[in-house]
Amino acid sequence: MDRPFSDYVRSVRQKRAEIDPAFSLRRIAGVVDLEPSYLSKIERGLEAPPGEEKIKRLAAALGEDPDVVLALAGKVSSELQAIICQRPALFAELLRTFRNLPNHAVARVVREVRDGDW
Amino acid sequence: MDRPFSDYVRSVRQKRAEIDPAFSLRRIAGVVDLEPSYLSKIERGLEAPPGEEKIKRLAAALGEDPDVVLALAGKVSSELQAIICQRPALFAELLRTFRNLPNHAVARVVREVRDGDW
DNA sequence: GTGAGTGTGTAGGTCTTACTACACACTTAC
DNA sequence: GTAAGTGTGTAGTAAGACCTACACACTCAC
Repeated sequence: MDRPFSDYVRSVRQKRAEIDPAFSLRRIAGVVDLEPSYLSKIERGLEAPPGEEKIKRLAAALGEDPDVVLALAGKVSSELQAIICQRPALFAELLRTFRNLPNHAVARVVREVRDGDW
Repeated sequence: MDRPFSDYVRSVRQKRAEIDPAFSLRRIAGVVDLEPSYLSKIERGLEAPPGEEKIKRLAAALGEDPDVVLALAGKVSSELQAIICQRPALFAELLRTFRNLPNHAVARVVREVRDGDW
């Protein structure tokens, strides 16, 4: 089995902790507002990842991208889900069309749309 | 309060039922594989929408787009979520960039990407 | 008037999600 | 040697998601 979320969180936090004691498990748990023992189990893959809100706060506390950390937990933020739900057919097609495009092509489209006169 | 899912399902099914008796609540419940009384409550907004699998089967039974019906239930299919989770930063940016674009502009990009040499 | 079909009411149920509370053992600083 | 901080083990739980089982009342065909 795969534990991408737990491994990632643990390794990022421990790396930060080597330099800054504010990144101890207990202190981070305090900032994120969950029980240290719970975070401990999460980091070791003994518990499933927490809810969306806690993951976002955890990502913020660790200085990581919340969308990425959520993805490691197999989740998509409710904000992005809401975007899709407003125009489901359109965005479903968009996502399926872009699924197999290489990163640079997707990034290029994003850039062009943002810069251009659409 | 808003009951877009229940209203939608009920009205679509009843419209079909006027012509084809195979669209009675009981028969559809049978095809979708859930209890008639449960579907009844769902259609009247007394119960929350069912799980993703049941919604997909319901959409299929009614001849509707599963992504649209899921969206009415406030959900995004796990398939689309998986696409996002594979490249979260990229697709998050994509969705946020396209959020405010008019339908025709989004459709045009999809078309160009599909047809063009990306 | 009975059998087949319609929708609905009541009353549960299980499983998962998402956690908390508290005690323990160990290290380190002073 | 004790106070403060570290991570972890055990135990539990409250609420929601997602359903089932069964009985009831009604209509309509024949």
